[in-house]
Amino acid sequence: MKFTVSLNQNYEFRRVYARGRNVATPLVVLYCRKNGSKTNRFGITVGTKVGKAVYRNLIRRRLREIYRLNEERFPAGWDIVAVARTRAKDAPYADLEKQFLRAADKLGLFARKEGEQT
RNA sequence: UGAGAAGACUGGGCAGUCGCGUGGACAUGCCGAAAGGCGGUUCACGAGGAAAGUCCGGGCUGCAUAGGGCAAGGAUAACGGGUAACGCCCGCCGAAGGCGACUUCAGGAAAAGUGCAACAGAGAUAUACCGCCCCGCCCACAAGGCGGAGCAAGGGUGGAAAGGCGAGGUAAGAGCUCACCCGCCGGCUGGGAACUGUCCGGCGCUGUAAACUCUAUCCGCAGCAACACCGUGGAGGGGACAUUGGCUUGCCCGGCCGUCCCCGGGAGGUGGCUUGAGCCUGUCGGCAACGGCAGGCCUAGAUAGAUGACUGCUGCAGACACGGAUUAAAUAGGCCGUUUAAGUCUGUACAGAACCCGGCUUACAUGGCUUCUCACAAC
Repeated sequence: MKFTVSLNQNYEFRRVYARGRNVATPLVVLYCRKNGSKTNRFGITVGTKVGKAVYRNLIRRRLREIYRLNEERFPAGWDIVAVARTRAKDAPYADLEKQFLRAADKLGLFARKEGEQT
């Protein structure tokens, strides 16, 4: 795999939240921002509000799996952060995958429209 | 067969495709001057009974070794044992509950002191409302009334009224005295002890300590974001002081430091990190908790945090449908079965290691097991 999980919550995550674009779906919110390098970096946030540790781990694994299986479709050079919302706890895998991909598409990540960014 | 009691377990399985963490082995690809970094193939291992709550007890680590006294604070509370230790466990005593198996326990002291005890009641460690009795006066005595002295038996109130009951005693009464009973304390007996009793002596005391308190025992503080090392950044500022100042929970003694305190800035990595009061088997001791001995085993170490996604078959439970046997019949109920004439649907919990152990508490679908009790039937 060609991505690196972001490490520093202070400046990496907050930079993506503050300066990146986002698209919200009922289950997941996606943030993205160009990072200037040749590799992608992917981060997942599941807050305590979503559920207990078992459910938070399950959502994190599913989101990582969704990204892994669709990695080929993403262009290189982006920081991407997925934030799970409360309703993701009871959602099946198929719904999570559908909404994740729709959000990524809305962000323009799949359509080769690399010209515009904030 | 029915209704229960206790204990110890289980915590779905198999296969395939893609994927993750740690360790070993094997090859060597890329980057780099080097140190080194990033990879490849393969094998092994990879969450729980509670990993949870973070409530107790420890190990470990640091705090300028935290020593003595006084005060304050916290915890525990019958007794004996187990343990590294405990507020845990086992045994046992007592009390309460249950026909019983058994369960529960906020089980030291109220005779050191203080406080509180609503309402009712005259009175709540202290009383006199009704009442009982005696004397004096009014009245011819009595009844009745007034005044004085004595009493606490009876009535009434209350959860509780100063042990209970009988006899003696007395003007009337009272443990005032005596017998029996009850309770408390001490001695003696039995027991390792709590405790016990056809024993002896003394006493008769309201309850509440989950009110303060007293007694006994224990407790220095903080926690792996501890702490050590290597790095990065860097910038320092303000305050207190040398007859002192600061630290050691408050005070005193004692001890320690030349600096101490506050604010601000900063990037992370490695170690700690898993061999431990460890697990399994056998045997011996013990009622048991547990301990001794012998043999075997190595069993997660992540750090935005490794177990996931999808598929097939299947186990278990329930519902529906169908078939079969039983029956005179069956539409009920129970029994057997459903890849062979065909199954369908639903459910499968609680919950994710984060330094490590011993406990406690709480959550939990399903499944069966062992021992025991009571009732009914049979013998």
